[in-house]
Amino acid sequence: MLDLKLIRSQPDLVRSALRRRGLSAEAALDALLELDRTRRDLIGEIEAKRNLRNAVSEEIAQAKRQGQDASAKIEAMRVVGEEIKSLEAQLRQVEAALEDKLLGVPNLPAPTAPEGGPDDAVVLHEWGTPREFDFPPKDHLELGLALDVIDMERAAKTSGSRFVYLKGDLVFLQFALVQYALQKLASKGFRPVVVPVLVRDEAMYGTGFFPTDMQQVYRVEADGLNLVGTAEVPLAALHMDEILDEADLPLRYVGYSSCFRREAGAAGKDTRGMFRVHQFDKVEMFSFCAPDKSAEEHDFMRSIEEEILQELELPYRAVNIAAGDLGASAAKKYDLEVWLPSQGRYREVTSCSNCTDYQARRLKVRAKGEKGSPYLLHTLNGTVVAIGRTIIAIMENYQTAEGYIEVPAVLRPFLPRGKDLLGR
RNA sequence: GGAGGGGUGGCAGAGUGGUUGAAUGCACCGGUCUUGAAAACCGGCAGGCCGCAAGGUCUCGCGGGUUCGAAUCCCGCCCCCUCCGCCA
Repeated sequence: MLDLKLIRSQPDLVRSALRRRGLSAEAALDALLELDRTRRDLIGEIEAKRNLRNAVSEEIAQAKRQGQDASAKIEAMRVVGEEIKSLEAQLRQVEAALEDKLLGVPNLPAPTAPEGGPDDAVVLHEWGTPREFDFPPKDHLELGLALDVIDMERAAKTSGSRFVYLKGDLVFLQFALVQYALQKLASKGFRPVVVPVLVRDEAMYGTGFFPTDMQQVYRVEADGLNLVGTAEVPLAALHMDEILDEADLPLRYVGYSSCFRREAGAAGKDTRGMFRVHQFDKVEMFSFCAPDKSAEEHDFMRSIEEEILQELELPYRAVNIAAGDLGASAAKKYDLEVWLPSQGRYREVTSCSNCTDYQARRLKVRAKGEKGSPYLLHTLNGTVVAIGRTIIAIMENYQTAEGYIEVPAVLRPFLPRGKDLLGR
């Protein structure tokens, strides 16, 4: 959520920033400003009347204590009370409308987010060299089927398309990745958390997934809960409505969870294999930090993501996502894209966003120092390991001529002893 | 799921219709005293909104309602606790 005061005081700045997202927000902003004006007028009127009522009520109390008659004042205040009630009803309507509009406005892109849309991400750098194969490389599905470690046909029977059974050695690989990632992040000061994956609407609105991305979310209607698409949601909501101690910043967490996405609108996209599925597991990092430190924190998080891909020895490139391709909450986003031999191109494996104060304002996450008043924090989230996609990358990049999968050296300590070749 | 109890400031805990945004204690911050510390004493100590400001206004889980006036009464929701049931 944007700061209403900013919209009020610098509407043109907001307008042009939103235009960088490819939104013509003219109408919405005009409506917003109009509602804001009405709201403040109403508040002025209401408070004046409440002030009168409070003062006269005090006089009534005095009079009653002294056994005097106060019926004229009571009658007058009955009328004032009704006026207040009617104005309050108007105010509620105006505020609901304002809230509704405001919730739909995305964050302002950072000046350092490139111009353009989905195709305009700027490549920051590449790392590693795609492997030269002396045999025709297979894709992860072909490898997985042959080894009977990926089973999507039976998953379709059980759950429908875009679900997967991981079996055998891939399960060991999954938990090796998780364990490796958690230990690395813990050593960098991120506190491990296993999060709830069903959350209330508040958490979805608070993180900015509602209302914009509602169609992406599985909803459990009977209980009014939502399955999260990322641990970012419960991690961000962890300190909802809290005022944190400035001395504890930055507050860093690493969460592990299953993630659920409906992938509505992705029909026909990435249909082969488990690149895009409805359910996957992910290790996610999250940071609450001081507003003046978030750019630095963002780069720090990206450096962790890069360190992991480098240790896994997976060729990748880092991109800076263009303003028009940012999620609603993000002001700036870096993606790391890993090389997939079967596709001959780089594909997204991690994503790291600086949401500035957009989520914090909705969730009311603030901090306070020894002196001064509370202020909104900045929130950042980043993928540590998207298990499914990382498994794909390992399978394809580490495949042998016989169709087995070599285990990246850094993961070996986390797999059963001696298991250096998966599938055999 | 059933029955009962409860949600007040960082914590504990008063308060059942009229200066109670809230006693008291603890914690915390500043000061006096002290060689230093402790103790004692004095002072401070939750936020939101409107406003240039002065100030006003709102908030005692959340949202409605009754009333001239609600932390206190009524309704709905959320959460916590105890017992029973169920259960990985």
